[in-house]
Amino acid sequence: MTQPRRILVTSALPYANGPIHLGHLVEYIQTDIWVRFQRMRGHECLYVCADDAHGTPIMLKAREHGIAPEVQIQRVWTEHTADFARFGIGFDHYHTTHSPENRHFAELIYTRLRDAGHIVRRSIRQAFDPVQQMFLPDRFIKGGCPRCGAADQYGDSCEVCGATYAPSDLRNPVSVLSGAAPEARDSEHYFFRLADFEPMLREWIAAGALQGAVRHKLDEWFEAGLADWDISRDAPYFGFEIPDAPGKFFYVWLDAPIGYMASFQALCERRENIGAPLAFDDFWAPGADTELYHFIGKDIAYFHTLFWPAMLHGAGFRLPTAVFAHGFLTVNGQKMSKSRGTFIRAETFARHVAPEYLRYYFAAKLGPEVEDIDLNLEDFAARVNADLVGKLANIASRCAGFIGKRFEGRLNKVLIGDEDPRRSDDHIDSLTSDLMRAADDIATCYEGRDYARAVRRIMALADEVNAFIDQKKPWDLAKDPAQAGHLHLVASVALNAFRLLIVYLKPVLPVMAEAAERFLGVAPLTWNDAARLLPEGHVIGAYQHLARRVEPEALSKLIADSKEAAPSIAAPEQPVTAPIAPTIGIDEFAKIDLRIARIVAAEQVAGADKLLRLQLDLGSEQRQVFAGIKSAYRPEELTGRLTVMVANLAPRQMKFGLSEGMVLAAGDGKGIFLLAPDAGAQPGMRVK
RNA sequence: GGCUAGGUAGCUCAGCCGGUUAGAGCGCAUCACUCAUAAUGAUGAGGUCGGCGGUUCGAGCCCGCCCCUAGCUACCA
Repeated sequence: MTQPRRILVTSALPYANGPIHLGHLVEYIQTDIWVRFQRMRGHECLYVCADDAHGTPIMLKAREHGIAPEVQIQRVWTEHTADFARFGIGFDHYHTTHSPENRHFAELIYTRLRDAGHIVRRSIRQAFDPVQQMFLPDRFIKGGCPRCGAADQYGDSCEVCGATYAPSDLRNPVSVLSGAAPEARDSEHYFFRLADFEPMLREWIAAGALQGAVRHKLDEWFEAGLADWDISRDAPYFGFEIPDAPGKFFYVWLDAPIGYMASFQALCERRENIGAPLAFDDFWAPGADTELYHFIGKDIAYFHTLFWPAMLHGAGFRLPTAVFAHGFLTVNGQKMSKSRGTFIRAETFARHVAPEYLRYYFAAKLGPEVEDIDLNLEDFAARVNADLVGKLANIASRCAGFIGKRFEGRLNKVLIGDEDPRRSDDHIDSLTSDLMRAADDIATCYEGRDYARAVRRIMALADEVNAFIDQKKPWDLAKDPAQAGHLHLVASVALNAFRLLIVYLKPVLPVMAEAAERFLGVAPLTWNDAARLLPEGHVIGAYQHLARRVEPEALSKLIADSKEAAPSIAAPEQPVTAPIAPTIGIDEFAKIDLRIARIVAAEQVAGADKLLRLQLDLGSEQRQVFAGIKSAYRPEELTGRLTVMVANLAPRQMKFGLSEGMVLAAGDGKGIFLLAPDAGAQPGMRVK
């Protein structure tokens, strides 16, 4: 392999006033697949993101809930990170823009731009709510459309006739917040002189950092002229106060992209603490030989291709290597709609359908260009069932039995080409080498974000494998003892082929790939594994289902739940998770010794209402623990599984015996959910 | 209104620089198979390539106009 690349990747920061929905996930899944692919290739690929936590809407939402904005954004952060985890989004760090690191970089960038003369001040006239004593963004003013007269339209555009206008043009405007008629007031604002950077931006764009469609859009913007960008907002505002301007705050869009740097800085600090230091400047200093990529939605191209590079450059940082924009998501051909039940939250989806399937479906549709993609739910089920269950998993399922039952799970040697002309035959040769030779093509597709092409290519190979099995008819070979060797070879060829397909799909389907690795009895697959086959005598495990069909009922329930959930999105009384406990230092946390434990025995405790007695294997020793999980688990389903325990908790004498620790479980009073480590963890391993 | 994309089989999408009878998967029909989670294989039906006009020996692809979808055109985030 060539020199490992050093790559930093970001996804756009989701806004901290609402839940993650399927529209968001297009981007995180697109990015995550790319990141996982790069890592499989042996490159250093860091992936950071954060919540975008500032701005008027968050301030007002917190006010509406009767809580501080800090509490509001902390709750949303918890929800967001849980949603990302559900969909396997593997951030190295997930931060928030309301953080000391972000304040530092926002102030640093601002002061550098100011000192270089790129900031100007001037007074502008804006709508002001005399009751709330604050300036109003356009969206917070409603009134009659000046063109068609439709009532109750927002201050920016009319949803009835499509006219766009200024809020001052509205007939009988009112503040959404107070209902009062807004007054026009003057206020001094700070502006960033974007036009100072036009030559540099043109040069950057010419260097090929952008997709064609985005470049066209930029040409249009250049032609219209680059206007000064208003980067300040008046108090009250939830954000960072501008250093030399009391009562003025950075507009949320100024500090949002800076969140990429803040998150990366936080990652550097974390890495310092675990003895694997990472240098901030390696990725942000001018002339850095590392790569920096931003994945974004097409709606925010303006910010990421004009303001952001200009800010970076003006403040003495490097420019992004490239910005990749994707299109929007429609559901069943239309914009996501709460009333149709197609405004689907990540959490709702994950409750009804395996998140990996969404990753697969998006991958099957995502190309390198800025195009909208449609989630057609019927097509989704048909595609997942046909491709993942009928084709892919079926290959393993239909061959594993032969190997397991007749050859003690051991594979035959598969030779290709002229390695052994006596044994191989044309079919075996061409199938295996087709599959191995596809690696570079598929890698090129992933690298160029043409996942749809990669998936088409991979599934065409899966078709070949199924056709191969049909031609070879292993079930016939199995009837003739004299054909045992041939049967062995055919099944081994098919299972090797399956392994290659899993390598190729692993960036898209990490969970299924892991299950397949377990089944195949192999270490985590990397891209280089496509260049070799499993050796003779390699032992595979017993086949367990790798993919379950998507049932139509699950989708109807998903829609129904999404309809129900819709009103509660705005409803303040929606239950939220318990507030986060006071901050502790790393040293305090380090006192808690968490270990992986295998439950070697679990049994009912005579006379106990809630307790089960668990015998835990810690590798070096065994412990008896009484756990209050009887309501949620039967002893037999616990035996053998791994969980996490507090190993240095003081023993406690209980009515039924001594409890020597505790197991960890999540719960909200309604259910109990025992923790489980990812595959690979061994009893006794420290959790930290 | 201006601009950027998209409109190809019932569904989801390919289609390189304009070049022969427009392709795939799913769905549908027929047949085969029974190793496999009713999963697989073979064959077949199915298209005015959004519409109209033009350029060209030749247009799904180039040009013009029109229709439809999404987005940008906001000091929304």
